[in-house]
Amino acid sequence: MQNIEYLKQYLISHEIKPSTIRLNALDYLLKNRIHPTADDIYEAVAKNIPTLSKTSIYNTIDLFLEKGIIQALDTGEKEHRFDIEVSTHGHFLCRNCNKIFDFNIDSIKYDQSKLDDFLIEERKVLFKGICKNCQDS
Amino acid sequence: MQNIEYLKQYLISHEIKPSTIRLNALDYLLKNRIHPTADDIYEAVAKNIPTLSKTSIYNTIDLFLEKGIIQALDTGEKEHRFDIEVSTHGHFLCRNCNKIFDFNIDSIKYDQSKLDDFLIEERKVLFKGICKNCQDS
DNA sequence: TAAAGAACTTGTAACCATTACTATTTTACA
DNA sequence: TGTAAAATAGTAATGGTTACAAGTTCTTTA
Repeated sequence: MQNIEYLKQYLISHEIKPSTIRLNALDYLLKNRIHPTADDIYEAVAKNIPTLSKTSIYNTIDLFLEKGIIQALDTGEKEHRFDIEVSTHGHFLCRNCNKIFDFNIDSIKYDQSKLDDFLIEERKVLFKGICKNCQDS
Repeated sequence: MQNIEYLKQYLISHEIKPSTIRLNALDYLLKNRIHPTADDIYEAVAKNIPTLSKTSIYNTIDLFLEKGIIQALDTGEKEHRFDIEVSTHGHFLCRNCNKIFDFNIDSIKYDQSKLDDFLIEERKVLFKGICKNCQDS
């Protein structure tokens, strides 16, 4: 884990008190942008903190969600996946390798009249299919 | 349940053999476009078929999904919800009343280069927020 | 510096939608 | 009508997540 000061500031600037678990989880999320599951995060952080409990990871995830430094993805798989990139962007889930690929969304043109006076707080775009790699092999 | 012949043909034309449960489930889905959960469907169909088991509803849903007459929605709620409307369209989930509203999507402009040579089979768009009704009250 | 309270972490048990499995019933068809 | 296949029911298991209680660490303040 490097740049501990950076990680600390990252958390503090989002009103999260730094703790060993939180710093480790953040470090993992920043360096492994694979949209990991809670278990992925647990396994990774447990390497540095052998006493780590699953509950602490769920607590950490809940806190990160609440403070807005990660977003949750519901892909139809049974586990949630999490993304340290919180800006609005699209996700492509490969049905074969289960990898998720990010892509930028410029605009969504939709029938605004149907959502007239609706307060839209979140926009999620999920594509599913087969990624280039999996088609080639 | 009316138009049994229509419902039968609906199923048969999608390679689904009509059975009492399937006809009842289809009837419910066509008449109640509320994006119901498996339990919603179970409760509704059980009124007509008291011996109905939950498993049969899950079997029916799986079959309907496989044959493409419904689509599954993953909204972040723990239960899946299902939509008899399978054309590509957007869903708005109200965080307050949990109702889902459909809206038409004309186009999504995104960075195609990121998905170059990807096979896109499914496009899901989910907005979350507060619906008009819930804002008013 | 120490006590007290708050925050954090752990471990276990419970939750609950869904799936697996097996047995039973119904349907299709020769 | 008999037999195989399909459909249905009922129960148990699965597994990600949450609830809860107890223990530990940190922070504050006298």
